Parts: sequence; structure tokens; C-alpha cells
Amino acid sequence: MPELPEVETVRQTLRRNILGKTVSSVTVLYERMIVGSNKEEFVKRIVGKKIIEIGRMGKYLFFELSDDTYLISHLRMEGKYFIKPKIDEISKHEHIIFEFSDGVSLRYADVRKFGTMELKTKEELFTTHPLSSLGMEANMLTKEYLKEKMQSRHRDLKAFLLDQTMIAGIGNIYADEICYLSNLHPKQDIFYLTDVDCEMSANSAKVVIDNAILAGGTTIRSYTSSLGVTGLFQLQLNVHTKKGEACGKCGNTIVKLRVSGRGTYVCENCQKIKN
DNA sequence: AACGAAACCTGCGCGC
DNA sequence: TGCGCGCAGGTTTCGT
Repeated sequence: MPELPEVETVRQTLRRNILGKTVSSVTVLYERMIVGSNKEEFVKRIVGKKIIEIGRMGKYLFFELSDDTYLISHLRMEGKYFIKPKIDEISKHEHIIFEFSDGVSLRYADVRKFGTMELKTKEELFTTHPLSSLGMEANMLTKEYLKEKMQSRHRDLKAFLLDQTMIAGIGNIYADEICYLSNLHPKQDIFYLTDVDCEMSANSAKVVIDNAILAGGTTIRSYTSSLGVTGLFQLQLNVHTKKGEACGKCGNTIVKLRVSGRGTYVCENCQKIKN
């Protein structure tokens, strides 16, 4: 489900709904989701704590709890949060249940069980993996930063955009959209990009990501809507999922390729490879 | 250094 | 209707 705009949307919705609540119990129904500690320790470190703030870095969400406890959550492909009354039945794909002292519960659901949760202290939060490994936020890129990162290595542009240690927050949908707006081919070797290309890429990333946040994220292939995520950015997509349709700029037919192991949509007339 | 493939999981849509 | 295959908004690991 989530790239930066979707995670940001979830963050905003969670903030509005559970800030200040105190956790009265935690139930872990799928232990492999927990990283870095066992189920018992995980539960023990959270119960009784209050939710002070909710933050985000790249695609990672983190809950600041009282007493120097931070919970990092990654939704991977299909992770979702739901807020329901405690007494509601636990549905099939809900794996971690947080109950609050006011009768409300926060539930982490994940059909594919790829998501992760990990506890940290304040000291560890930004100084240890995963948050310490992230590159610059996708909507804060500068041409200088991209220039430095791009012009010193050989790599497909799409692989670079998806590399979270280079840029934090871009996933498969927005990578395609950013390439399209920049008139660059996803298979373009970044080594040969010019200063102007770097500037275009930085600007495109900002436009795409910020507009997607404003739209509440993208909802494609949506089965169940998640908390806060019934985004509408799919209405603004230019290439992703548009195989066989006409390019909005030149009318050429948009094709689907495989780049960096991912389904990739491109207008091969507007996005030509150069070197 | 960089790439592809596999692994972690489940469900859906498609062609036969 | 049923089955097998490919595909899915992510990340890590491992072999080349």
C-alpha cells in the first residue's frame, strides 16, 4: 500500500485520532512481525505508555510513547491501521491489537504479513537502522544532492529512485510518475544525467509527492480502504497503470516494461534514453 | 559497485 | 467451475 504520501496520510489520520491515549493492552497474533525483541518484551515495553506524538521518515511511521519508548512501524506492501471499538471481533488479517484505556483499539492489519514493528529508545531512533540509513526525503531533494549522488555511479534511474538509502519515500508508482514528469527513461543510466536533469528530477519529485499528499495518497488495486487512506491521487496519475493509453503530452501509446524488477510504465517517445 | 533472483506471505485476475 | 500462473504500492539477502 504505502509510499511516502500514503504513510503521511496515515500519520495525519492517526494523529487526529489516537494522540494522548494510553495503551492498556497489546496483543501480538503474528510474532514474526516484531523485529529486535520477542513478543513478551514488546508487549511489556508498550503497555501503560501514552501516545505522545506520531512521526514519519520516508515510508516509516514512528510512534513516540511516554518513558523514552519509540515504536517504528513499516507497512511494506499491504499494511493498514484501523481504529475500532475494543469489543469488535478481530478480523482475519489483524495481527497486532493495541487497546486503549478509553475503550478504543488500534489494529494493524496486513494480508501479506510483510510489515514490521520495532521498539527503540530516543537515543537509538535516528542513530540506528533503519532510520539512520535513509537518504533525503523525496519532497526535499535539491539538485546539488542529486548531482552528487547521481553523477558518481552507474545505475538505472528507477533503481536509484527506489533506493531508500539515496532517497526516502519513493516507491513503484511515484518513481514512474517522477520519471515521466522529468522526461527521463526509467532505464536511463544516472551517470549521464546533466545538471538540468538533476534539477528537473528534484522538482518533479516535489511536485508529485506533495500533490499526492494533498490528494491523500493513491488508491489502486484497493480491496479494503484503510484508516485515512482513501486517497484520490490515482486520478492524477500520468503513466502508472496507463498501459495502452495515450500519453498526455505527445499522444504516443504508453507501454509497460520491467525495470529494476518492477512493472514500469513509460512513454518511450517523451522519455528517451541518452548518454 | 551493481544486477537479478529469491525469499518473506496471501489473494486476485486471467487464460485454458 | 477449477487450476495454474503471473502479478501486486517493499525490503533484505545471496550469488554472480
